[in-house]
This record gives sequence, structure tokens and C-alpha cells, in this order.
Amino acid sequence: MGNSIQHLAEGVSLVASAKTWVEGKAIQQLQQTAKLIGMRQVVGMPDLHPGRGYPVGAAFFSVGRFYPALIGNDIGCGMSLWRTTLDRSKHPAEKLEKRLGNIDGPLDEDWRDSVAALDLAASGYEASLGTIGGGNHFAELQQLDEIYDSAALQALALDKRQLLLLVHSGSRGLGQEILRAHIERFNHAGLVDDSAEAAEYLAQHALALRFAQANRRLIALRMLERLRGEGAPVVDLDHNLLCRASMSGTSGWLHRKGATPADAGLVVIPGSRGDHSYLVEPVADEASLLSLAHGAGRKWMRGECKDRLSARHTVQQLSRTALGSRVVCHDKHLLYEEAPEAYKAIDSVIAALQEAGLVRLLARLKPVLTYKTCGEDCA
DNA sequence: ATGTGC
Repeated sequence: MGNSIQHLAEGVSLVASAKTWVEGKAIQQLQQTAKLIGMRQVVGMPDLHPGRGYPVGAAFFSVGRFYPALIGNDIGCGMSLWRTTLDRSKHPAEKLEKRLGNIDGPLDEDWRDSVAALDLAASGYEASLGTIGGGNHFAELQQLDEIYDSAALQALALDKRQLLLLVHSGSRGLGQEILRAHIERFNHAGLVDDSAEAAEYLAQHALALRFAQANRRLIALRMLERLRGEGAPVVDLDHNLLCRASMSGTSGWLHRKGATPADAGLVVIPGSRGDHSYLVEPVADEASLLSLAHGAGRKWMRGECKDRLSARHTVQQLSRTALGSRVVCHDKHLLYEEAPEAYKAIDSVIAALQEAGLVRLLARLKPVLTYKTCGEDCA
């Protein structure tokens, strides 16, 4: 097993193979972040790409203080995989799309008891619960495409006949407001261990994680109701979060920004909306800060997508993918920004993780129908 | 990313 964790500088490494495309700007951001006070170790995942000041697709370990800005605005954003009772052969994409209709708006009164049962603290963002949001968020019906470990899949009660549902969403406006208020008071200086301000942020962060997890659950339940099916969660993991951790015996803070925990059970690593997703068993390794890639990672900046693609593809063409799936995205700009070509190939990301000995593949999943947004269009 | 800005 070849080790493809590259050492870039003292405390800076990158999980990448020769085939992994990583932008220079993202590496620069990784190096800069490593210089923050108290930062001990930073690791870029193979899906590393530039963010606003700090890179996305990385884990950061600090001692003595932590940095809310590294977690970003979508605190608790994550990936939730559900098994469903929906028979894949009876549910072609067109039928799923029709039954789903428009799920952009807030949940109606019928959901009051289900929401109350989640026992969330008042946040002021209740209207966003059960909604997917924008950017790279999505909810996708998938089918099992290749099985590499049939015993593991059987143990999870997953089989090729049933559709799966993968939900990618976060804490919506709540996480955004928590970060905004934090930056207003402290800029990018971070918070010192055991300070009252640190405790305050950690309490808000905990609320945002709960909100985001509840949001993904409500999105899944809402979709299952529309599709007249039932389901249960198989995996639910955040990839934007802060936690206490111990590395080489030293206690500190582990920041994950677009990095999935490798020490909390099975992981789904999605490709773009026109690519496969993988269900993997992670290997928790301190060399990769107990983390994995959270997806394919952007290859193109959002702003350049429309110019690069509008000559090549119509909106109609982008609503169908190379894997035969449908994409519901009635926001034209977003459809271009989220086009498969704007992302790295998922196989290059998975290969780098495999070469580093960080994952064992259990199954490959294939998209059937992706829901992003209906805008004003759908019924 | 965003109960979305000029």
C-alpha cells in the first residue's frame, strides 16, 4: 500500500496522488492557515480547493485556541444517507420528479409535531427547517451500482432493489448568523481555550450541529412523504465542525472544513451530480487528522462556470447527466455552477484516499434524480 | 454558504 500523504512543510501535508488536481491557490491557503497562532498540523484532502481566505477540504489541529472562521458559515453541514422502501424499478426519475413537486418552501403546519419531537432550541430560523438551501447542497435519489463488500451491505440492510436517498445540507441561516456575529466581535483572531467567549461559541456551534442534523432528517422525511415511501438513516456525518481531540497525546482542537470524520463510522463520499458516490469504511489515522475528503471538490470557480459551459451545453442538456440521471435545478446560474464539469472526477479523489490507506470501499452509488431547486417553476 | 446585494 503506497502512502500518498505528501509532506509540504512542517505541519502541512496533503492527501493526494499524482493524478489529483489541486489548485495552487488552495495550497497557498493551506500554508497560510498553518501559520495561525497555535496551529500544529493541517492536512489538505484530495478534494482541497480555494475558499474565502481558508481552503475547503481540509482539517486543522490547534492547541490553546480555536478558529471559528475555519469552520465557516455553514456550521454542521453534512451528508446523510437513507435507505428507502422505494423499489427502484417502479420509480424512474420522471415519476420521482413529478411526485416530489416543489420542496423549496418551509414545511407546513402538518409537520409541527414532527418538528417539536426533535426538541430543538428556539433559533429564529425555524422556517428553514426541512429546506435544502443553495450552493452545493442537494438531495439525491440513488441506486446501488457496484457492491464491493456484500456482507457489509447486507448488515446495513441495503440492496440493489431499493432506492437510497443522500441529503447534503446544513444549518442554513443559523450557522451564517453565528459566524457573522463572531467575526464582528473577534475578527479572525480565534478564541482562547477556557475563555467565556470560547464557551459561548461552542454552545452556539452545538446548536447549529443539532439544527443541521435535524434539517437533513426533515428533508429526508419530507421527500419520503411526497414519494409515498418510508426510510431510515444509515449514515449521518457533519463535515464542517469543531471538536476537542487528542493528537499524539496532545489535547487540542480539531477543525474540519469540508472534511468528514474518519472516526465515527461509515462515510459517504459523493461525487458531482453527474458522477458516482462511494460508501466507504474509513481508517482513522492521525496523519490525516482522523479525516477524509467530503466530496469531489470544485475544479472551477463558481463565477467562471457559465462562460465556460453556456457555449457547450444548454440548460436542457445540463438537466440530464452522463450517468442517465435527472437534475431538478430551475436556477440557471446554479445549474451551470454545479455542472459535473465544474468538479473533480470522484474516482481521482477516491484513488488518492485508497493509496493513502484511508478507506476501504464498500459500494458505489449512482444518481437517479437530484433535487436542487424548483425556483418558481414546479407545481 | 446566505429568510440573497447593487
